[in-house]
Amino acid sequence: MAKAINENTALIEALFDIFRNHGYEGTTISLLSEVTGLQKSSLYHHFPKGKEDMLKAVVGFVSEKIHQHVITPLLDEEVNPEKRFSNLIATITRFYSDGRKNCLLNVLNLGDTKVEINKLQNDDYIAWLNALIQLGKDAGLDEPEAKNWAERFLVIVEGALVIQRLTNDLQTFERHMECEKKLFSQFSGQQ
Amino acid sequence: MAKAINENTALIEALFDIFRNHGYEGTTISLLSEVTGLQKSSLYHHFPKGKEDMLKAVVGFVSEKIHQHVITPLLDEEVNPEKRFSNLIATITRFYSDGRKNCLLNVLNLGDTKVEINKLQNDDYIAWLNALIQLGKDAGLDEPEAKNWAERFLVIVEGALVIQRLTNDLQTFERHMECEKKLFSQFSGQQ
DNA sequence: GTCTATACTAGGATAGAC
DNA sequence: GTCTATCCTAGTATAGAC
Repeated sequence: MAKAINENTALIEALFDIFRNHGYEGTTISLLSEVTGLQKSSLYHHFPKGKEDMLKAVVGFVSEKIHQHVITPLLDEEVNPEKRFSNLIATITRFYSDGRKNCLLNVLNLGDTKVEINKLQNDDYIAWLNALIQLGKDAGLDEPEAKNWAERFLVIVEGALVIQRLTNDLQTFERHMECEKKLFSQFSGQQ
Repeated sequence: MAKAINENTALIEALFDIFRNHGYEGTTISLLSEVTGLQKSSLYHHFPKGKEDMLKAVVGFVSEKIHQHVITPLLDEEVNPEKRFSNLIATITRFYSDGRKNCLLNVLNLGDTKVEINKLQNDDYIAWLNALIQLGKDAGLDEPEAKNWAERFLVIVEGALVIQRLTNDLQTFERHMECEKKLFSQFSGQQ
């Protein structure tokens, strides 16, 4: 089972890369075929419902990644809060290639269609948000402060990616992450 | 000349609404035809190069709006900084329909194509950023502080729109704008 | 499980009447 | 300046051989 997943990892990663670059509507089967090296019909063999199935697989793949590399480490009480937070920033900086790669969340504009996928993404967002809230509390914030801070952090992550894409200033993302790190040390220091 | 613009305003606004809801690739001529009530060929009469021309017109239209309703008021020294900032927030809250409508910036994923449009958008962003920097300085910030604050504000606007779209929590945008207002009063108060 | 070949549909675009 | 009609291409999807 885990083996089956691994065998397809490279395929899913290729699909992921296209979707995050082109969005859902901008991604075509031909393009996916090109980049995976598989003929269209082979892709349909793996994903009978076509693009939608592929996106679902990608979103599931990303979800696993988030739980494994983001949420679990955020909740690891063995590590002190400040270290957990700087680890988080290192992880997402890698994940977004220093802000050069989009977040699926902001590139997918699915509206009312694809409700299922929306739900998956929202669940992951909530899980991430809750883990951050816990971290905030571990660092000495009270509940409402932690909630504000956590949401604001994710807002800044998404916003910085949008602005960096717009301006092509490759330091934008990093700059805002550094700023968040400083802010975090401030309130975790005065605990 | 100004009259010609006015005559087409309703048309452009309809196009704008579709593009910000569906993105560039997700927008089809048929859809634009439906929503404007014009046949496809009539749209081509107004915009010979099709979708790209339409988007260009929309971006130009938005650009005018930004200069008129955002940038000019931001630089109006007759009004005190705090009032200018709360006016700005009122304006963009209306413009984004309390966060229910997207920003073209974050929904347009044009990559390396449509360089011209990218440039237009980037120019508007820079103009807006500079006006905010000026406001920050008028409120007592020094140059680097004002730069950080201005960029961060725009990051939060874009990020809050992304997160609100994701979660469907209609208060997200408003919450973050309120938070920014408080922050602004803090540093403009201690001037 | 991958391929070639093919069918179908929707989206983009134009001609020409009124 | 808007319409009907039509065309072409690109995108989606399937059949069936290997």
